[in-house]
Amino acid sequence: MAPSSPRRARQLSERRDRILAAARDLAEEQGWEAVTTRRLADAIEYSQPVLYGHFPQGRTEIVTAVALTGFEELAVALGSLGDAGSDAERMRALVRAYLDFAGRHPATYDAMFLLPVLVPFASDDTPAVVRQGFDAITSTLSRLESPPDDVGTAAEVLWGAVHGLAALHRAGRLAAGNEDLRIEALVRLVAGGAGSRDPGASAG
Amino acid sequence: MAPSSPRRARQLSERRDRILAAARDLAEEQGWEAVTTRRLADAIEYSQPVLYGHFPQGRTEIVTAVALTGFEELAVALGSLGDAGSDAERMRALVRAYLDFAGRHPATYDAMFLLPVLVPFASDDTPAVVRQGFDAITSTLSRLESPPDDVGTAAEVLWGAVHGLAALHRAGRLAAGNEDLRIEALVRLVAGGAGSRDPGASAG
DNA sequence: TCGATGATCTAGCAATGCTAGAAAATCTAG
DNA sequence: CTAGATTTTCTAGCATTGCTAGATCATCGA
Repeated sequence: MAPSSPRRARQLSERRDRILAAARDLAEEQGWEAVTTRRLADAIEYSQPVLYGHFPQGRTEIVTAVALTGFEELAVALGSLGDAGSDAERMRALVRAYLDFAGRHPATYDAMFLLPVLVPFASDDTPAVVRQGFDAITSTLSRLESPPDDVGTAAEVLWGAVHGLAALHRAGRLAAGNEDLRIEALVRLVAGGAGSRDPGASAG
Repeated sequence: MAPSSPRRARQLSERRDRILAAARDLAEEQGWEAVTTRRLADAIEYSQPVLYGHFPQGRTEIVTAVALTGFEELAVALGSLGDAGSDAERMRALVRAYLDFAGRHPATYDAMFLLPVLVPFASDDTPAVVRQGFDAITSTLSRLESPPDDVGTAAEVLWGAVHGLAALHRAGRLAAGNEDLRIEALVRLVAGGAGSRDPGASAG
C-alpha cells in the first residue's frame, strides 16, 4: 500500500488544512454561498470526492471545521487579555476583543454563530475550545469589584449583548460610526460607571 | 383584457397573500431550506413563474416580504405594552414581549435578522414598520426614572442584548431552562436593581 | 512482472432558482 | 357569435448545487 506511515499521514493532514484554508478564504472574500464543493476541489487541485474523504458529512462538516478554528482563535484572543486595569478597562478590553474578532473575520464568525453546524452546544460534549471563549467572559465578570450574584447567568447575558451587537452590526442594522459609543454604553452598564477614567474613545 | 379592474386586483392581492402565508408556514414548520419555489407553487396551485409575477426578485423577495410582516407584528407587540408599572416592570414586559415573539415565530425571526433580505436598514429608506420596533425600545428607555444620556445608543445596545439572547437561544447555545434568570439579569442591568418588587420569576 | 490494495477521477443523479417560448384563457371589435 | 389581439399561465429547459457509484489509475508486496 501507499506509505501508510507518517509521511502519508502528514500529506493527508496538510491537504485537510488546505481545504479548510480554501474554504475560509473563499468565505471571507466572497461569502459562504460561494464556497461550493466544486470550487473547493479546484482550489486544492483535486476532485470533489477527495473532500468527502476528509469530511464525510460533506460541506456542513467543512463549515463546522472552520467554525472550530474560529472558536480557537476567539478563545486565544479573549484569554490573553491580562487582568491589569480597572473593572471598566478589563471589561472594555474584553468587549473590544470580541467585536474586533467578529469584525475582522465576519464569515468565520458567521460559521460560528449563524450557519448550521455539527457541534453539540450547551451540552457535555461541547468542545473545549468553544467553552473557553465563554469562560473568558465568566472570568472577567467574576473579577469585577462587585461581581454579579449569578456569574453564569450574567455571562450568558453579556455574551448575548456582545453577540447581538456583532450580529446587528454585521447585518448592517446599526448606525455606522457609533461603534465606540455602543461599547462604552455596554461597558458602563456591566462594569458600573465608576472605577476608570474615561477612555476618550475617539478611534474610528 | 382580463378584468383589469378591482376584481382582478383583489384576486392578485389574495394570491400574493397566499404565497406569503405558504412561505411562512413552510418555513416555521420545516425551516427556510424547505421553502423552494416548486413547493410554493404547489401550495398555491400555480406554476413557478406565477411567483415571479408577484415577486420579480424571486425567492429573496419572498423572504423579504415575510420579514416585513414579522417586523409589523413585532412593532405591534412592542407598541401595545402600556406605560404602567415600575421601571423594571416595563422593561421586563418589553424584553419578554421581544423574546416571546422570537420564540414563537423562529423562522420569521430568522427572516428578519438572519437571512439576506432586500430591505435598506439604518438608512433613510428603512421601512416605517422596521423603525417602529426600535422606537418602542427607545421609548421604554426614555421613560426610565433616570434615562441614559444617549437614549439612541442605549437603545441600540439594549436591542443588541435582546437580539443576542434570542439568537443564541435559537441556535441552542444557551443553557435550557435559565431563560427567566437571564431576563431578570438583563432587566436589573438596564432598569437598575431598585424600583420594583421581585417578580418571583418561576414560570417555565 | 503480476495481482492486490488503495487513491483518485469521471460521470451522473436529484434538487435548486430562475426563465424563454409555447399554450391557453379572456377580452374587444365587428 | 366569431376573429383577432392581449393577457395569463404553463411546459420545458438551463445552469448550478451537494453528493456518490463505479471506473480508472497508481503504488505496493511477492
